[in-house]
Amino acid sequence: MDTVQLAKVLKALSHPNRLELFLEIARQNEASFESGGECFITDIIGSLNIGAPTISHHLKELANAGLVTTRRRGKYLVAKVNKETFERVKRLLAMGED
Amino acid sequence: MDTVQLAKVLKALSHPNRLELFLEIARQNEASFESGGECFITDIIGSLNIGAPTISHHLKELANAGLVTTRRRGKYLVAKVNKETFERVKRLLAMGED
DNA sequence: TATGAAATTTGCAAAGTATCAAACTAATCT
DNA sequence: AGATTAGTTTGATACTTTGCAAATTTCATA
Repeated sequence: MDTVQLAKVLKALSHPNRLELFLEIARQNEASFESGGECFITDIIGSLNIGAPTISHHLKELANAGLVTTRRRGKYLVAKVNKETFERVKRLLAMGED
Repeated sequence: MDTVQLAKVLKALSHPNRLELFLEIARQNEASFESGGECFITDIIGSLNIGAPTISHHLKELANAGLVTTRRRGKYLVAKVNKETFERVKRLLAMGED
């Protein structure tokens, strides 16, 4: 991953609402064995106070940066963190250490 | 550091030129015992291809996010990574993983 | 002190972003 | 089928961002 790509990913995380959205997805992914590690977007729409269109837009940006994947699960949309991308970003930021 | 603050820092790193600038400062900080771990901005101005005013502006944004500190060293400006902020960001992104 | 080099400030243009309302599509439920 | 719920698309508006050119400041040194 080069600098341009890394910047793109960081940009996706650079807006408070979008970062919150991502972190919430990540939290659900870790925590919820009940829901099979999947994060239901519907639940998030309630907790962030921005409208559904804006959430939709932000989600698309996260997906576009390769940070999350989404798929329909019946009536609902679920999201999952793309660990490969996220790990790579963390590794790049860690730089010289190790 | 809360989400808003974290977003602010990530935003500072979210533009390719600004990220490059930061990474270059970080690299110099690690590598150069010759120059006392200090990064001379003058040298960077040559290697990035944007003008001095824009560099100045970007540098201020990095400083404003708490990612670097700068000070004049005679005729030149030198920059240093603020490790405290940077470490905190990495820790926050690392989340559950230790 | 006058000249020059390094960096900053200001003002501006072009491009990009966040958000919403309204209209739409997709899936479910009665 | 008709009504309902979840999410998307479109179009608009207000705001932010990047970058440059020109003018200015700061410092060093001839």
